[in-house]
Amino acid sequence: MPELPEVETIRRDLEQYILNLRIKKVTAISSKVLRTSLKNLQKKLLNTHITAITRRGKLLIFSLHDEKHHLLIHLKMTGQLIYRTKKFLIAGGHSLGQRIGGLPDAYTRLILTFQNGAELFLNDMRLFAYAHIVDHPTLEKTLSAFGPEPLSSDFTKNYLEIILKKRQTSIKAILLNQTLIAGIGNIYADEVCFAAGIRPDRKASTIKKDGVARLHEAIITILPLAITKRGTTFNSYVDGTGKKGNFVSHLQVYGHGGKPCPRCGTTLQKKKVAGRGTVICPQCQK
DNA sequence: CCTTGTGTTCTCCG
DNA sequence: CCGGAGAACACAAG
Repeated sequence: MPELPEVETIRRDLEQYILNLRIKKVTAISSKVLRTSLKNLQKKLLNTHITAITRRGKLLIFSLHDEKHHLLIHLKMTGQLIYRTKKFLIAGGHSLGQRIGGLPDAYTRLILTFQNGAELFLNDMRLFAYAHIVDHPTLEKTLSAFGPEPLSSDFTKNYLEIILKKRQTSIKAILLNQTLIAGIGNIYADEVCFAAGIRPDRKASTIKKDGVARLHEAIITILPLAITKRGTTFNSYVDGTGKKGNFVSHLQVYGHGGKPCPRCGTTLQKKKVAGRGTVICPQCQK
């Protein structure tokens, strides 16, 4: 599940490699991931280049040289974006040009080929990921639906307090709500709640000022740490070059249901909160 | 059956 | 009965 730290890792990786590379070929293997026609995708991408890569929540925004259009890519649950140099793709030529690194593979849905022979693969096992081409007004409309970036100055303790105060739903539902805070998914929602000592199923409006402060601190500490560790590879996430992230060994509760709490040793409970599998330490989280 | 991000649809309550 | 919040469902494949 690529969440903010994973998508940011991919963004930073790709920014190093694909900016200003002329796109020579656009290959759609599965049109299901296209939110526009292949024809339109080719028309907008061929013989131009990407001038900037930005991120909003879990959404990647590739801005095109025409200064009018943007390629949007969302990886949803199992999507991958992997860059391969030509050298990597043809390396080892000893086996009749067979590609190493296994790309494209059975889950490759879209390929961008650059003038230098490098390729960008959009892979997705479950076909939830998408690629779209939008103009400025559409982009603005899309972005306006997102809540503040948790690592920007817009995301203050005061803002968090305000959005929690009047809500009757669980704190976890709020952390997962992209219109309230952008970029947190199931992994980091559980990690943040554990770090803050707050039960994810607790009603948001009951969280007092000190709890809000701990939640805020947990969010702005854990997300950057996960970015420095290049994200969490639990199932299918890989970075922009196909490598796994290293944050999984730092996870305190996610995926640890039934195991002892790393802080107090109490058995971590698993239950469904906000429709998602959720791990809670009944001792440390109140 | 379970897993999950998000868009859509349904339900409930004031 | 209306509006909006929040919950439930749909999607997909292993």
